[in-house]
Amino acid sequence: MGQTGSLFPIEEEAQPSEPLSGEFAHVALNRPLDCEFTYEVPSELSAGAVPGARVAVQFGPKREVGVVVGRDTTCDLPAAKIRSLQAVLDERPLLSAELLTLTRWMADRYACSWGEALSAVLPAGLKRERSRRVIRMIRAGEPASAEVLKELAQKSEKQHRLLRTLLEIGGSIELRELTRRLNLSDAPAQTLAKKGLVIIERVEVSSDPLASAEADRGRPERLTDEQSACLEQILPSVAARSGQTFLLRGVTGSGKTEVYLRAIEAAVEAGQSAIVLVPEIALTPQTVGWFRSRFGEVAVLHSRMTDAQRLDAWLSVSTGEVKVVVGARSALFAPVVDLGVIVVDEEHEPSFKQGSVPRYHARDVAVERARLEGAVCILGSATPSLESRARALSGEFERIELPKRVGDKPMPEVEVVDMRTEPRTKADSGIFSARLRDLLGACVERGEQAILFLNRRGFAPVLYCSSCREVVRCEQCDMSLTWHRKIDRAVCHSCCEERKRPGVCPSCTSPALQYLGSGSERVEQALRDLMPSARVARMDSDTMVRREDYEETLEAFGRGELDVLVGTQMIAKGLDFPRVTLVGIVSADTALHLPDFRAAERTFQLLAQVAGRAGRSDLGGRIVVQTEAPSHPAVTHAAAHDYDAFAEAEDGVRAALGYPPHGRLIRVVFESEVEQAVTEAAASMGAALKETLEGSGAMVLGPALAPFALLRGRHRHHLMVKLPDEETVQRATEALKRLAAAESSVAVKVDVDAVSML
DNA sequence: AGCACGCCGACT
DNA sequence: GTCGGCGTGCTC
Repeated sequence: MGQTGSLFPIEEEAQPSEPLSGEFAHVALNRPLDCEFTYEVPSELSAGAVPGARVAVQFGPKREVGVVVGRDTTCDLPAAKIRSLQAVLDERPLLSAELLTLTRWMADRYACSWGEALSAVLPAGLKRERSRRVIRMIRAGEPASAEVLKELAQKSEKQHRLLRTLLEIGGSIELRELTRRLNLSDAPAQTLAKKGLVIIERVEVSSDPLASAEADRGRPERLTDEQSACLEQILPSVAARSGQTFLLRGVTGSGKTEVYLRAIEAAVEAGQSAIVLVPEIALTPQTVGWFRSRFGEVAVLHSRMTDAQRLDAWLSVSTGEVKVVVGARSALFAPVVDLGVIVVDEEHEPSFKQGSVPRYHARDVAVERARLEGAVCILGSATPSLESRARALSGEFERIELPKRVGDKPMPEVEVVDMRTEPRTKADSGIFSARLRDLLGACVERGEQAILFLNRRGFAPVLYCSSCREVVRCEQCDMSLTWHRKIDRAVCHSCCEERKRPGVCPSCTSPALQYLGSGSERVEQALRDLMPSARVARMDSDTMVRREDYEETLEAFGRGELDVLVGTQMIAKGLDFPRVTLVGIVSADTALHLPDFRAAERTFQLLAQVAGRAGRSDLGGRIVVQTEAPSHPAVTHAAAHDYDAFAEAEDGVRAALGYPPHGRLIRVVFESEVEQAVTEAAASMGAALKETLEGSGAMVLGPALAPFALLRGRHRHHLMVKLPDEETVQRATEALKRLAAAESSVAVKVDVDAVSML
């Protein structure tokens, strides 16, 4: 408005001096500061400091790596504030214009800064100026006497746990992996090293641990009619660079992988590249092998690689020398040249949502990246998320289906056993129903194999005092401790702290402590008692410490050296063993009653997935589902292999409550050691948010205690915000960004499109 | 988020 | 008298 200036001449004069002119670069830094920072570009760096290039800058007292996201010839900041770029770190910009656009979109969508979104894209080796090529390996040192161990158990829990784990492994393990698994810093390891009880060595590495993978599944000459029909829809879209997303629903064993492979083939033949995302847990040598055998050189990206390995893979992709990338969540950002196809396999998997900033959902970002770059995105699943299903029904995604198993194999028969009416036998703690016992015996007798699934680790999840009726809890997390029998310790599954098994009740000192419930360790024990001659192995994160343990056990099972595999989540996915004719789900109920609106969907998906492990050959298969909720829709529909019926029923529930896919959801968690600060911050932010969203149709639920109200000594409250449309989401996201930045006394985590309510 | 600068308790 | 606790406030 031209007139405004003349009406307020004083303000005009109060303006700071004229904007500076010169060469300036806007630099995004990996900080939760919702702005970019302007640096002066020295003339010798001018040619290199272009958008997408990494630069070194002085930021406050530190030198940091940032990414140039824009250039300008003027600058409004006072000259005294501006510093110069220190160096340009890449000969050519590492990030394409499309990846810059994509990360800007992520920052808006997931309420983070541009720099934080960019940090998800850059491999760790490029986030620092000097990339190290060494990792630290740790192993047990001088054989420690039982006395030393005992003393350690008394004096330092953490060191004791670490050393004990190392002794169990009996070899070397990467220090970072070990500390992550045990949820420790490396301080205890350093102390042990000083005492000479462990040895830490720096090792240079360059080899790819999945490199030796060989799993040739061959290129079938003929496709099934359904596979051909799918490809007839996908291939023209690839050629047309449509940016379209397909939702491919295919039951286990229906040949989804072959559809992916053919679509990728088409892209590669046209000189384009492809990215395949699989859940972290499914990223096995076998999976990688399928792609290697078809496309030769394939870059693999996953979290267990060292920084240097990841960097190598990343760079080999950016030159266009490698055209196919397979990896977990972050492989989505591989800087491939001319992206033609993105595959997201098992798109319903919650692990595609990143749990830390930027809290992005790889499936949703994949759809956006495909749209931006004119690539085709294929989302595959036997049990699509209700979100993707809704987008397909609305016509936003193309729906394609592989309804039948290859070779017309029938789906395995599922029997539901009502555990409420099952007589309890003392012998096996009521773990196995009579039906499951019979089938297990017969299965092993025939020389076939069985899988027993229970999604819970340890021996007994509850230590209960029958005298004062208290449950033994972790003081840090207010969670019931699980007794692990083999190591005879009580463990908190939330913070990993462990302690000596309390001989008496900690609150009333009564010796009447009972060990209630069962975890995988007890299932294994009960099975050995039931069938002493059967060869049994247990696979959970307690027994499978190293990647090799996992592979060795599976190989032994594959060679028929084991009869029954007992395990948790770890065995739910992807295992393909023809001799498995029986799958027993020891309890279908573990996830059913969690305080999460997706509990039913999770349970259905898990049952469908585990059931897919049986009957993969002509021997046929049978599933036994033990449950105390035999009429729950998640159970009945899974037993009938009826995804559509389940999805429709569940969608109705969501619609009635305004949960996704009927509107979107933002979860806000408040955390602090000071309970009062959390209560106050949650209340005031909840109120402010309600005010902002007044009349928009949004619903702010809470604040309420978060499901883990005390976690690692931090009190937690949360808000749940249901948002009916995009515009409201935008408003809420912006408001939350602002409010969270202003909150200093407690940690505020804003999770847009949260996938877990826990 | 870091990391500074800046005002009040337990130690030489 | 000092070392050090973590409360605000800024970073181009």
